[in-house]
Amino acid sequence: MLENIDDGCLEQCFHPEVVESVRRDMLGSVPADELAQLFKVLGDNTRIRILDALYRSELCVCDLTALLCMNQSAVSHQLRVLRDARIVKSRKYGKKVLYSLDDEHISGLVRMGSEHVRELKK
Amino acid sequence: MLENIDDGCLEQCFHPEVVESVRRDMLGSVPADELAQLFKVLGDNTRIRILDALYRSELCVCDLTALLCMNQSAVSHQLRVLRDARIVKSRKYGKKVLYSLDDEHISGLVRMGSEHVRELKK
DNA sequence: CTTATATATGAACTGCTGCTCATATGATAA
DNA sequence: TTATCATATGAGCAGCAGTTCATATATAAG
Repeated sequence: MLENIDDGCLEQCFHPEVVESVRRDMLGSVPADELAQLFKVLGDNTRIRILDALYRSELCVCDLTALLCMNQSAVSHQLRVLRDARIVKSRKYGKKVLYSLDDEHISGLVRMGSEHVRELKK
Repeated sequence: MLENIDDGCLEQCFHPEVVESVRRDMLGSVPADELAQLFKVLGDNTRIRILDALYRSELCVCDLTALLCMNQSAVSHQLRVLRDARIVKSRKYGKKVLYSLDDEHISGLVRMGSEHVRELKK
């Protein structure tokens, strides 16, 4: 009896037992969203370069602007995205604002991602 | 003398030595792009849920369609993105196509990402 | 063969994202 | 105070990404 399934998403399915078992174990919709959101923040060339730079040293906005050869406004906008995601933190130092990585998980993710990319080349 | 720097991105910079050192160590533009591309593929709610499901079992398209309560076409389009990124692989079985994860790095990334998300809640 | 089923794909639409430009804020120096 | 430097932010725009719809392909069954 599969009538106890509360939504109508299984009509055409051919492995109802497997699907039910997977459905039970899967991430909830909220955690899946949060995870996707984290990867979305990492999924931009500018932000990856910022993180790669901050992984090596604490830097101010104008250093990053120079390093990336980009508009200061563009860099600030991306730093805001990273700050909002709590991936990066900042502190004031005179007129400047110094940025650094907020979390050691992030460098782990970047390292593991790089490994995957390297593997694909083989 | 900083005139040997080949581009004009350093005019306003106030830590030229640090910037130069970081610049030397940073990822090249191609690897940074590939890494961002990988995270971009992971940075979508639908694709995360597909990967989460496939992490638990090999599944056909119609199973995934039922699990995600989505249009079959939408699922196929996202599977193509995952296939192109070599994150997922497929094999034919009769009329069906069975999908599974292609790489163990991916589950590692998802696990580490989940950990980061969990940490943020505290 | 024809029909039905499973999946893939192209076109079109819509919403989102990242950049630029202009400007605001905030801090230091004169 | 005013002027200058460093950063942040809002508006506007252009390109991209995810969905739907319609249809194509492929396999199996009759």
